[in-house]
Amino acid sequence: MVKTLRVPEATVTRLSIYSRYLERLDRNGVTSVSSGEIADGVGVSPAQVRKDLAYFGEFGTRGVGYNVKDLMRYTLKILGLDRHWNLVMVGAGNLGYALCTYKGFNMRGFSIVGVFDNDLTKIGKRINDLEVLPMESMPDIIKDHNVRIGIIATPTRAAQEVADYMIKCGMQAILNFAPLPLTLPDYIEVRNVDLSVKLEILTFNLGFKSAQNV
Amino acid sequence: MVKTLRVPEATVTRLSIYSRYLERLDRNGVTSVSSGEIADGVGVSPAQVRKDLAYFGEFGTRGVGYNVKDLMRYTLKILGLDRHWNLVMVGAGNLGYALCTYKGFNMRGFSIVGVFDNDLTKIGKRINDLEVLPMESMPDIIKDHNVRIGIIATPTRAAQEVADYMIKCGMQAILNFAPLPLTLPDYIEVRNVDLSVKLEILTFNLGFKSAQNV
DNA sequence: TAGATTGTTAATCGATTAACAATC
DNA sequence: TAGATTGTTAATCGATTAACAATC
Repeated sequence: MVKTLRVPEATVTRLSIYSRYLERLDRNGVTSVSSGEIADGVGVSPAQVRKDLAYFGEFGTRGVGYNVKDLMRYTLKILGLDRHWNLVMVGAGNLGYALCTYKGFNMRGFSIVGVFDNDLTKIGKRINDLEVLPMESMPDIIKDHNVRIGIIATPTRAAQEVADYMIKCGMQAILNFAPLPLTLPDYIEVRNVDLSVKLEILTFNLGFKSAQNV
Repeated sequence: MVKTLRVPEATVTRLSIYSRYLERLDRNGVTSVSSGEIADGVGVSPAQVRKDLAYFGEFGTRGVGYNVKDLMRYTLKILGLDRHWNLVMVGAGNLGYALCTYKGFNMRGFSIVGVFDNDLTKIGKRINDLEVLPMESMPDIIKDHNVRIGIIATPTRAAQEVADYMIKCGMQAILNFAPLPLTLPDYIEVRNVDLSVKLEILTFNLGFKSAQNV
């Protein structure tokens, strides 16, 4: 890296959204795009788009704009998506099943290569071409498939223990779907996907509008 | 409301997390808590906790801290969760199924009272005690159950059309699980839950660490 | 060339943190 | 009272926006 200015997480989040928008433009045969068009497409300001990109280099041509395919590839590369990522998941309930079959992951270069559960009624079941395995099988799968990221899709009460076990197995990053703040070492990357927080932002905002017939 | 200082969305997000943490403390029989303990529990600073609460009033006692049950109720009330919310959902695929059976929603006072799909192979199927209905049934269900919020769990290509239809049916807020920025009128509250953005933040961060054996 | 759009700097805005008086 | 912790103000930090020179 030439310049290592600290990149805001909000910028990385938007980059992910830009890159998906660029993929869509590319699929639709669009070859050139301006910061203003990207901004309109994803709902931010043109200055924001240019500022975000400026953290990583100069990708456009003044007076012209950006080449869609090039910028798409740059953004993917920045996000680390110019390669394939294997994942393991713990929790073979309905959410785990949905995540395993979620096309959005594959489209971005992610593959879930192992699903684990400690529930004997779930072990052995198949999800797509995967068999649900007991927790003890995790180390082997991780080694075989060079996995660095784990997904937690268990009930809340199991999440912390599962996270600890994942780290013991060598995971470097965790995506947690359980609505519980995990306590983990600093060197582990963790992000939470909370399914109901956004819903509560909606109810908060609706609360200030006419309550209709409550 | 006495004072109407604009509340940052980050504050509302944390409030949702505090309130769940307080519910947990309450279940565990804890009756009193300080801003520092809440901060430790959810991973923010004590000043942050106090500042967030200060937008809405004075809930603690100097020198003592907060009463868990009281603060829990206050936070729930602020979020609009002192009442029950009925929801409708479009999309009866794996994700829709997982969301319908997700306990986390019920625990916060949400009920999905209608699931819709335009896929004839899905219509008529049962999810818990709900039957998947054709889109045309949405207006009636919404009227019968006083629904104001809709969830989109469809494939990406259908999301915009579904959102437009929901608004036509009178929805005031939308929780969108499709990875696509929706274009909607300003008076509609929309929030996106993007299942892979957080994953890409992880790969971005891992990209700066030793790439191991790529 | 004239018009358009980038890359970047400076200005603004907003959120977080630190500090401390108030007070239990 | 002494110790603890809130509520709140001021200071700091960081992110967004505006503006414009560079340049295609």
